[in-house]
Amino acid sequence: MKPHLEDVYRRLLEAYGPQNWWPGQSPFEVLVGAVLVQNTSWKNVHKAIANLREADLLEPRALFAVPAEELEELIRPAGYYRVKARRLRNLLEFVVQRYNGSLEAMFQTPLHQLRQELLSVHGIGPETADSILLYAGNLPTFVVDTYTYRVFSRHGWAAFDATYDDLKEEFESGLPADPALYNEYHALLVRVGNQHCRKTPRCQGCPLAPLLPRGGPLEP
DNA sequence: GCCCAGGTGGGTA
DNA sequence: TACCCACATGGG
Repeated sequence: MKPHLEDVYRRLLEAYGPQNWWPGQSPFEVLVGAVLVQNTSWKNVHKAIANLREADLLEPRALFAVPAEELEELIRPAGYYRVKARRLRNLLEFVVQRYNGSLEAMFQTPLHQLRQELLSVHGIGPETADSILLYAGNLPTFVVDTYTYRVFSRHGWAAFDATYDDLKEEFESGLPADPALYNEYHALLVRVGNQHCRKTPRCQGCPLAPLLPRGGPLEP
């Protein structure tokens, strides 16, 4: 039996409290972070962002003007620095050329259209695109990630072969289109995933454990 | 030393 | 479609 999405959310929020992801930062800083954090811990990304801030480069045109090799060195602590420098520059080129370097202008674009545009940038996949839309643009698009998939499939609430878009649709059709809710929900799923999903014995003390099917977590 | 982290794109069958 | 792989630094 599938619990209501609100019930899962309530349990996580009661257990952990608000996660306050990406608080007090500029939308551009969030956008940069969304690329740098790909398959990487936030701690590493923070060092890279600090380098960019130190160099006064947290602005689209300024950062795009930085030579590729220099950008690589600045973001090196975030890992995959050559790939990410390329991806970041692709995104900056898009923002500068399509929106004249204005994120404010960019986020005026209708959500679905902008999402498609972001996905067409090489190196921007669904999670990065949705993170930018939600956390930088405050637009109501749900961010799915490996933890969302892991938590929901192991509880039997999603098929093991569910796609990104399957899960995204599941959340968006089952919840009010509220950016603040999507923001917190995603952050809480990452939190519970980090804290419990790869520990053994699994699910000990997990706030979602009471919702597990009999026999414990499912495996593919 | 080993495993993993808030993914994405390319290659092969 | 379904896998498999490269990409890289830093923390537990």
